[in-house]
Amino acid sequence: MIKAQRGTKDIFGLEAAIWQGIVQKAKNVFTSAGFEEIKTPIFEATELFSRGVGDSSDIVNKEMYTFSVGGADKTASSITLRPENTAGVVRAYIEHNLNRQSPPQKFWYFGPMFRYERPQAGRQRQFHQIGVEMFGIKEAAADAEAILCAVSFLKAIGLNSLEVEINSLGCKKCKGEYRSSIKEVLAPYLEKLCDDCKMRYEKNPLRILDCKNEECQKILELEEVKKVIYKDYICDECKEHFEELKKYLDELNIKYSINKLMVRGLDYYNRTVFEIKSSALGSQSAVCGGGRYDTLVEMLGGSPTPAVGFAMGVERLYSLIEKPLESDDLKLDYYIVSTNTLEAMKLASKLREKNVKADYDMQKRKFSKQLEKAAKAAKKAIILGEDEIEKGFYSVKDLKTGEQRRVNSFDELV
RNA sequence: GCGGGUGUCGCCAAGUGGUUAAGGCCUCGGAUUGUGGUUCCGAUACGCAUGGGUUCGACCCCCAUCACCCGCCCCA
Repeated sequence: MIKAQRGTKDIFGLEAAIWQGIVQKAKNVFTSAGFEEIKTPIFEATELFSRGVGDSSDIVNKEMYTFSVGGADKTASSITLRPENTAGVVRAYIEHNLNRQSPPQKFWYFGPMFRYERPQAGRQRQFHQIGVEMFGIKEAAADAEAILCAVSFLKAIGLNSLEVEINSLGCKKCKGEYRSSIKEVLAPYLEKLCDDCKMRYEKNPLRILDCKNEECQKILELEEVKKVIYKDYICDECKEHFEELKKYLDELNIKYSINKLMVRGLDYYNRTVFEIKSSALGSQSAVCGGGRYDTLVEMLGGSPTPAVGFAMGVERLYSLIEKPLESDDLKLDYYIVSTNTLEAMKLASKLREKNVKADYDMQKRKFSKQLEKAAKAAKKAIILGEDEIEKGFYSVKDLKTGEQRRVNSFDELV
């Protein structure tokens, strides 16, 4: 038997209906906040991610689905299934000169992402994200707006007790200075660091700070090292930006905590980063992660444009929300019980044109079997027997109450 | 990529070296050729994740593989 690939999942039935509800809510919440939907391709040039997400990130280093396409000829090029969607949206933003609309330019998206990781609870190789990206606003209001929208959406799907964590990474300038002072103090211990950290040392030394390796931890505990790590490195402008964000959140009554160790593994973030977590999720506790990325647009060839965004994992949202045992969405409005397949088919078609959910029996099954099926699949049954067809009326039976009444015109059905 | 656990029908499961692998739900058929959801009767694993091995004999023991779950790492 051919089975679904590791880390992928079929979604159907009630689960699909609940998913639909989540995405619908996202659409409502984000469009009413002025976000436009954007659908970008599922695969992009590999270079977009290595440059955009950053080649020191785990995502780019070991988790990408990368293919060489174009066959044996010299035009072969490398493409990658998107591991996240910010880079793709930024690419589209630049490619279509979306900066010519007046700022902010606000987009939301929903779709599958792909990362070659070991699957476990809350993590799959193909998973889905709902996210937003907002361009053109450097003020802290945009950071607050992003968090506000995320929280509003989570509230809309019934999740109101999640923990918001924020941090500031500083800007290019202060982050750069911090980086060099960390490299300087760690230089004598370089040989003792784990292999990952040796690589991080060159490419993104900040990530050494949250390495869980014992040897690395020991080095980070050294007095001289601690002194450098824990100094408040961000510059005055960044500090002010962060303070402003906190003030907005306070005024908006959004509860949050500050997590100085939250560094996040995507290279493009600067200044604000945030996560929204739930302790109910186990070790993959973040349902939402995001932050500011003021240099990404320029890095990918656009003009300098401040931006902020976030993404949420739909599978994780799904596992957190309260699920109904059954959904009326799955039920038909009418099941047509008839031994005359053609008449049933015609009636069903007329009802469907009016957006009434209707179905009928195609196997000429016995009357009682058809009614049994109706009771399972529909709210009401339309009985269309010889009598009804001949005299031109419908017998409509409410399958919950058992009441049956005579309906004389089609219009009364819809 | 590394540790630990699990794997019996569509779902939930009992079984544990020895004749035909319990049971429940769902599904299908019948009792009931125009009135269902209750009830009664019947059917459905040539098979116990997959592939090897040990044994007179294996769902049960051993090995490998795969998948899922729990951690690590990382992320949503």
